[in-house]
Amino acid sequence: MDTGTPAPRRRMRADARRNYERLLAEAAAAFGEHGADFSLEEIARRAGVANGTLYGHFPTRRALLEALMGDRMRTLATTGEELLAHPSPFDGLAAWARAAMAHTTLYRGLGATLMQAIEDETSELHTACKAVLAAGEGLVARARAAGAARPDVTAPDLYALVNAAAWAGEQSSALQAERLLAFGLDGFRASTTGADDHMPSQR
Amino acid sequence: MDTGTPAPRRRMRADARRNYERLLAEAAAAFGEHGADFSLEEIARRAGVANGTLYGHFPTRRALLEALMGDRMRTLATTGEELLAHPSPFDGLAAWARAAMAHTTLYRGLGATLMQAIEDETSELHTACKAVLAAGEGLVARARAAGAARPDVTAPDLYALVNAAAWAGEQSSALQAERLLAFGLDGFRASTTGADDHMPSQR
DNA sequence: ACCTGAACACCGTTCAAGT
DNA sequence: ACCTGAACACCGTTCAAGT
Repeated sequence: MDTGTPAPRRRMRADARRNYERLLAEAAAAFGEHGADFSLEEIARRAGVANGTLYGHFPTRRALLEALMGDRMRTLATTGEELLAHPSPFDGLAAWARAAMAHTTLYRGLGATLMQAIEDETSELHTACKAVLAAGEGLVARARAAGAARPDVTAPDLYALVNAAAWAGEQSSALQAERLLAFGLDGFRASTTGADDHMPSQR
Repeated sequence: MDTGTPAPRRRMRADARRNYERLLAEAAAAFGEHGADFSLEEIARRAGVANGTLYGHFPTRRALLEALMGDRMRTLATTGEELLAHPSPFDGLAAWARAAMAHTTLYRGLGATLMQAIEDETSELHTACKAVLAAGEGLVARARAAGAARPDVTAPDLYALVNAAAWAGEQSSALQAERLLAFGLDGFRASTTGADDHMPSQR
């Protein structure tokens, strides 16, 4: 049974639970309006709790983001697995990339956190990001195997493209983000001619 | 005669000029090591001047960046014009894109400022960025006209790609930046087959 | 078990007062 | 003409003291 709000991991005292949920609600509203870098102090203020109460529930900004977005990210990963059944390996990959970018666009400034969380094992978002990356990996591998994507395209390439395009969109326009994503995806496509260009080799 | 340091626009009192140059030197060092978001207060401290002295010379962070990078950006624009003589329109475009990305990589976190400066006419970096964009425009137009680039590729697309790839590199690795740029540029290439894909239409 | 609020060490920006 | 340094309004994070 899904309550709609992400549940804290264990039973909490009634007042604690109430504070936890008010903090989440205010954070969602504030991040949505002002971006993921919005002042945590101000969020606590709006939730009507003291400074330290926020840190008690969410020791870092990333922990707060994980509580807000963890489920959504796992859903994105599931969507990726489902798209493995898409009739066209490349179109399935492209459709998922667009969904992933829409996810990054949820809060302004999210891209940097999501990019760093992949490498940073101490990040509370690390596990969720890894799941998303793994879903991308499946789609990329399938497109490569089908000869639809270049043999050297990797999941980190896809992940970076999605977040970078989302970032560019934040600086200029949502349309620019879509265009950049489309160009990048087209660069992932296996060339029908045999003419390869100079791609820096893989990590 | 080039003195090596960017010259302030008018004659200054000797002490003012000395402060101006110490501030520039400390800013260059600090931005180089810690990124373009480094504390201005700390830069003033390191330069041995008071807080307000920095603001007297450079009313905004962007003004400081312009003093540090304006010349470099105009040089980049010139390089772009020279590359119009490159035998291959597409390779000339690609070479310039790589040079532009190297420029963005000068200080961490520069990409956002450079992206915003294009749209923000009040930015002290606006003029310099416009010159860079115009150089890109020339190269893109030539590649389009030669049938080497897709007919719908624009200078803003190129500008966004360069900065977004540089941004991605800052979050993960320089190699990832190069790869993203290469994929994006390949997406700019006119497809040898007639098969067009769904590109969101232009601004 | 959880909450409070002060404490600490920072920011960017402005501006009166000096020389 | 330029510089100083205090003033103002903010941050994130920690932690002793309370209930």
